[in-house]
Amino acid sequence: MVNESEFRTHSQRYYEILEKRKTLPVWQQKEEFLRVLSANQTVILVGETGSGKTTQIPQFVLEAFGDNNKGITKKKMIACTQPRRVAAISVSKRVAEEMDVKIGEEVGYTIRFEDCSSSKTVLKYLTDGMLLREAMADPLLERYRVIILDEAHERTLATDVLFGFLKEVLKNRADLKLVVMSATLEAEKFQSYFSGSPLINVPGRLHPVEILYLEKPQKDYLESAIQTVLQIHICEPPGDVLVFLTGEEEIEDACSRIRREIQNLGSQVGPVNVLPLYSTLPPAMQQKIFDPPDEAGGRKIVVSTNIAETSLTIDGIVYVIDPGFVKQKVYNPRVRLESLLVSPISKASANQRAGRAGRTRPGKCFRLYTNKSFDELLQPQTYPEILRSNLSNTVLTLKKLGVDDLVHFDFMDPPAPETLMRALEMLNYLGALDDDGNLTKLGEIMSEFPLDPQMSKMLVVSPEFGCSNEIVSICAMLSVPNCFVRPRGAREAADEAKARFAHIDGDHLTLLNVYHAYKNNDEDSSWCYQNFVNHRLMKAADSIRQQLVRTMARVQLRLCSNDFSSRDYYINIRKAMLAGNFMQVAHLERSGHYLTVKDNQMVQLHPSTGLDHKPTWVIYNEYVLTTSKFIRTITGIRGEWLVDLAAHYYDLDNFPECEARQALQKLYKKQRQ
DNA sequence: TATTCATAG
Repeated sequence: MVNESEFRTHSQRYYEILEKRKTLPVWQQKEEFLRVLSANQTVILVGETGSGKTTQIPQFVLEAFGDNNKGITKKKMIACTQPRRVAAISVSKRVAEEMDVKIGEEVGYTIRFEDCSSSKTVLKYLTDGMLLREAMADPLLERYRVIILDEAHERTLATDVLFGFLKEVLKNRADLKLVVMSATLEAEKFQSYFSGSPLINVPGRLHPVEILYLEKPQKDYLESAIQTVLQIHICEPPGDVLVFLTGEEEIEDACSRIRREIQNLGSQVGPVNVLPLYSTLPPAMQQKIFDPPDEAGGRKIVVSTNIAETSLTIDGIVYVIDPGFVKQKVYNPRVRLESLLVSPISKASANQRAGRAGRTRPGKCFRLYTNKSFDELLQPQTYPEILRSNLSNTVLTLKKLGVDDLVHFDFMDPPAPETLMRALEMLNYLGALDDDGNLTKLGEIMSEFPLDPQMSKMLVVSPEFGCSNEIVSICAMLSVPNCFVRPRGAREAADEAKARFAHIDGDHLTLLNVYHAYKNNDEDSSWCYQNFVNHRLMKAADSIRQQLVRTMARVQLRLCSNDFSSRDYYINIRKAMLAGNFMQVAHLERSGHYLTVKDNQMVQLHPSTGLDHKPTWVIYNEYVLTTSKFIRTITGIRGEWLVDLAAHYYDLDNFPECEARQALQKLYKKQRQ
């Protein structure tokens, strides 16, 4: 048979790139890899940074296992997952260039909001979350011939679910192959999980990084980090510096202190360019880390969160300062509390950070802890996300994927039983699962939405309250980070601007006001700027809203609004929200504190709330621990609605003794009259 | 009475 591609003339550039590709370490193992993959259903490939695995392996797979049929049946594709959208896009573009094809044709990508693939596509990069979505509609993933899970060591929630799910699919599809690719990983753990699948090691290509430890433990990592920056700037040869800190405020503080201290040193030292880096920083500011050195030729000092550990790679970094801490999410299923805790990093994370110093030439990593603490105190790997999260949405996804027995589902790291129980309990109360734990019709519809179950529930019931237009806007606004900007130096003005949007009954309605105002002002970016509203996030909320509206049409949910001048306009919106959030209610005690219902946690209204009074009953979107236990994004509701709309949850036979219970008793009595 | 690590759908 004639291979069509042999008759195509490639551009000169194609051959130039090909020669470069052949020098990548992973090419040394091309034959071995393909031989092993032919003989096995699953292969594990460990490749360090710089091995070329993300761009080359999918092309090798395509060459050997690509579908050459002439279109009688639809071609089966090769999929390669990435934890992040930007990576899926940039890698697929690179590969399209290497293959001399137009992006979206033979090589494409699919992420939320953007499907850049076509009937011609044979190699597709997509986010791990997107593959999971596809699986919900195509449970055997029949459109794929080979699935490559890349960056598996990151252990994202979606990748972990795909592990267990794909193991099942492989049993039912002898023709499907799986390649698991990872950087440093617990090779044995992966191998034993995938029942002894063969493992191939690919060397990376990094410059050596000298690791320096402290002699004695330091007391104040921030102080120590700043001093180390100054030392490097004074004593070390040119080369940019990357400092890992834990959060926005800490980073901004550190940046001003570093600038000040270096200014104090005067002309005895060279100029510096100190740059903060964190996810909520506007993209234009983030881009500055990639700017070439300015005319003064100052040393670049980037002070970053963990975003620079995996998501953003800055070339030219020669010195890394690693204080050894990270801010991480932790979930306590007992009281359903999410918190952000500053905790020690893992050894894997420390090594990843160090590697950031050796991308362009040999570098140095200053670890602000002792060699002994590294050896003895740091755990080998970061706790996977699945062990640190509320799993109600994940459980709904698994049920939709057809996993009936969650307790025996083959998780690589099984979550705490209580976390699963909490998730099942919530889904049962929401009506997404019946008492036997089976997906209901309602649950089926809820699972179609890219939202947490409480939100999909309120969206699904909203037409019954005549306000689905408003609820879908609120869901969209809740799906993006806080849209209110509060710049240093203009805090009062920002707070005043925000107060103008405030709705007396609560923050959800304030978000609705902002959304409406944004639309009424033609989505204008200067309007946003003047009103201290983040335009980028408003655009994001708007595209999420469009996506939700498309899904609503698909599952035949009506879009409707009540008469705005009606007294009940906001009441119906609040009731619809309660129908999804009746498990997130707090009651104002006589002491003046709020207590969460059933869990009896004493909480404060988050300072960001626009409420100027304390309603007796409130629903909240999140319960978080930062400097104190807070409930965030709060709207007042009426107690009567609890007994009317959520009697199955507010069942007094099953309710701890407390002030809320007494209040509910009165409400039930009144209801019967 | 005092405020958000990262990421995905």
